[in-house]
Amino acid sequence: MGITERKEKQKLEIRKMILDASMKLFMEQGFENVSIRKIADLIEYSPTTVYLYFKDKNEILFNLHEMGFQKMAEYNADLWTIKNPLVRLAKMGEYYIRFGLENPAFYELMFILKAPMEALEALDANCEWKSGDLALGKLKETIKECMDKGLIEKGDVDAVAMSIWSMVHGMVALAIRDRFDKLVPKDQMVAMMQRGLTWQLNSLEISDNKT
Amino acid sequence: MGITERKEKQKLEIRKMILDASMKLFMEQGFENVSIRKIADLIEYSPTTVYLYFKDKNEILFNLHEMGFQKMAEYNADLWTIKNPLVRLAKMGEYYIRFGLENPAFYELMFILKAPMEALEALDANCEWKSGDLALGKLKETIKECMDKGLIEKGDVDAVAMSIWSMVHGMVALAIRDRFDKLVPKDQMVAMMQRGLTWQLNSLEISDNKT
DNA sequence: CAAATATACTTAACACTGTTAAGTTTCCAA
DNA sequence: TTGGAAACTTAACAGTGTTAAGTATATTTG
Repeated sequence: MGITERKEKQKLEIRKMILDASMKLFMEQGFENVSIRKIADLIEYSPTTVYLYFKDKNEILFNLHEMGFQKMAEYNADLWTIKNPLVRLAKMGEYYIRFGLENPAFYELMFILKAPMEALEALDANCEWKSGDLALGKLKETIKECMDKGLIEKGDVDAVAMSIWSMVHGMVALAIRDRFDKLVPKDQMVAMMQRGLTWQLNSLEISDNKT
Repeated sequence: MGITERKEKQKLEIRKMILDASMKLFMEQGFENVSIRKIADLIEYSPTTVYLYFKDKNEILFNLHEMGFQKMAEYNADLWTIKNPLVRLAKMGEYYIRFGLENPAFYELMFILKAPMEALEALDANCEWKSGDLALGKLKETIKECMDKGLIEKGDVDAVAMSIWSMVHGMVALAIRDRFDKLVPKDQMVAMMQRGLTWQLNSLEISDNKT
């Protein structure tokens, strides 16, 4: 049936138009600026049409959030060429922070806003957060490698991954939500974050002159 | 001038009524539920009257945010009875996480939402974030004590404080914004956070059989 | 004491938001 | 050509923060 097939394609095209328009608005002025009416204006349809292609706004934000993970992957492209897992771990943290500070709007969508998670929940209560799981998996892998090679203290990989992720997330989240502004000079912020991260990872390291 | 004095008091009373009403709405259903119209309904004034006592909604949220810091201080009441700074540091983290998870609405106001910081900025671009500064100061003090007593590796106190605060903030923030839900079983979450924190602090510790 | 002023408060509106029920147009198949 | 499904729109609901303009109520001044 060639006709229904073409129709399917057209449906996907409008879906893409909506996402493109959302992304445009999103990139221009952050997610606060992504409204159904503005999307509709951009694609030159009525606001209600948007609801024929997406259940609600959360679903649109969820799709943008996925694109954020793609962009993040680009930052990590050369990560797996690093063979030393401890060096890789440090770079992971550095890249994570850099991504967050350079793409605050994406970062909020991926790790701060409730909306995308609500969309995920709405899809299916027992479903997975694929993007998050994938990213965390790579962190765990690296940490396990560090432990196996005796580079850091052995321990619960899940718990350690959680704490390291939390540290870099905490830094980015506090920074982009202006909690460091009044406490740390702005021009020293990134350097200080880097210093804190390095200090922590250094302390984790089991150096030769220890034990 | 007894009359103007009484008037001043009355003005403060209405201010308090507004804040009480805000707090009531806030405690009942989170900050999303705090709207000018609902506050006005509760105090039985028109919505515009609220604007005679507060510049805007941000200013109201800023005041609630301050109350959050007071509540947080209660959690830390017995902290300074702990003489060992490293033990105190661990407890600080534990209490911080507990406060955040038990008071997510307050936590969002204090460390996640932009609104209170915007109110602060609106007041005066060069002003301080008193509450945050005070809390961070206590963390720095404890870290400095740890370094001075040779309990942890010496380093930039500001950077280390930042990284430790970031870690516990990261945990709480990811938890209350549902980023752990799909990755960690809910009943194990708190235990895992605690485990991660302990592992990190243990790694920081310069134990006798090291160096 | 009456008029003018200052204070306190309200009404009505603006410009938005997400979302939905109901109605219309368009297109395809019988 | 007509019936029905699919695609799309209009209009509305219920809410948001915020403000200009108007109205009472006190207080101060002539």
